[in-house]
Amino acid sequence: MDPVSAQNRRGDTALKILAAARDVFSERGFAGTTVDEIARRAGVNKATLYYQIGDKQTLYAGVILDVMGNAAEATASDLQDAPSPEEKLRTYIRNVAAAMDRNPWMPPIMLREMAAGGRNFPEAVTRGMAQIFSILGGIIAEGVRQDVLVAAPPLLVHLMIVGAFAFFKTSAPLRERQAGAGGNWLAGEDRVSGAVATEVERLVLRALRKTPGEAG
Amino acid sequence: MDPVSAQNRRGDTALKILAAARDVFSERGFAGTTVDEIARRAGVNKATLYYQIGDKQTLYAGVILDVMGNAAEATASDLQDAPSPEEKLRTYIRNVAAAMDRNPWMPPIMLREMAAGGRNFPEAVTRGMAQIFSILGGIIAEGVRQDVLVAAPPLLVHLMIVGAFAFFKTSAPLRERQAGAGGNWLAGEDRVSGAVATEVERLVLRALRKTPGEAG
DNA sequence: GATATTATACCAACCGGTTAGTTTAAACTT
DNA sequence: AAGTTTAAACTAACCGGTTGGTATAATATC
Repeated sequence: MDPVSAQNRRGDTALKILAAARDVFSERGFAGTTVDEIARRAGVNKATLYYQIGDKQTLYAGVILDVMGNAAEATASDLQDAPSPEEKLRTYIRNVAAAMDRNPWMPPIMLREMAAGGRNFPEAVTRGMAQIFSILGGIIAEGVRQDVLVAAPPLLVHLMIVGAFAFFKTSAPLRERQAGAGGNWLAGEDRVSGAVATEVERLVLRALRKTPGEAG
Repeated sequence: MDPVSAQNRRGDTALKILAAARDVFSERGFAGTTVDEIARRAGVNKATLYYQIGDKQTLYAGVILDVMGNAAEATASDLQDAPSPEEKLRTYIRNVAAAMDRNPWMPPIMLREMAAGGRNFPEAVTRGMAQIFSILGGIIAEGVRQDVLVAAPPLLVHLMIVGAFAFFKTSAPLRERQAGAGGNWLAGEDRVSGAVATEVERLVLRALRKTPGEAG
């Protein structure tokens, strides 16, 4: 085989392992995952896994960074294209939704890591979170200056948005199970970009938009 | 010892075990928890644990039911005392917040179970959830009829509320860690009843309240 | 150009420690 | 006497990590 293909094949193995690890960790969490299962799904011997990447902890750290590391950039993208604070807020929400649809491993991993107090988040991830709040805070502040939004703590606004999306995504099996038993469980919906994001947009904008005649 | 005390002490052992299990499971999740650790924390021999309750799975089911089983009643309490749909909504939100403060095991266990797709929830728990949405749906519908609220899917509204509270509670260590690095992380806050609930109330009511002159 | 050497990638089998769960015999309680 | 608890040992299975070794191809040596 020529050098280029050889090069490709080398990288492929590590990527296959990381992809399998991402799958299994997001399904079962760190403690519930066995290294053997990851190796099995990657179609690779366990020793190869250790040769290519390292121990379980290292593998997990790689997955966390891969899954949670781009949150800030994803959330901030297209933001400056939006003309008004309202439009920026809409874009922000749509970006969060799109990130979760594009990256379905994020919600379960995020939920489990939050359950653990976020103690396993590498510094790059927490820095990204801080950036996100800072961006949202900027949007709200700009809206307040322009007299179109009311003040609100960005942390809570963000938690409401992310909480709704993350819970919605992970509740898909639950909603499916309950679909027959009455109530509008929005069964069959697994994406949040679309109807769900539109509704969250509407609610958040109603919450933050300054109504005409409202005191400054 | 008299019969009553005897009765008490017998029940006490099982309760001690369940309390320890609740602690450990909520800290480490199902897979991350060892039965020996539960027995150790309960101050009880492992054989006693198996004698009193049963295997790890049974123990976990008991904890889930204990921690998540009263959500519906807790959320619905005091609701009929509220005069208006707006007040009912406020009570609803305050009750969710109070339930999480009173029951600090709920957020981590809920997050982890949602991460697992809610597949371990006993039927009583999912029934309770359905009841909650039905209650919230009733409040909103009443508000719409009285022309004071706008329509919104109760599922999403609930997920926003619960998501914000649950994330806020579990993020306490993270917020503590980030407190020095700038940004308003609301560090030092571990309760959601109070300032956090008040803010969420405000946001949700802004989102759902029909503004004067708004089309029906 | 044939032969050794090295580097890289991979694997089957194994090892040591952990964990869920059981058993037994004795003690304590009512 | 019946029910409850304990200490301690034990097992079978599991799991993270390692070892010893193979295959391949590129590089160096003669």
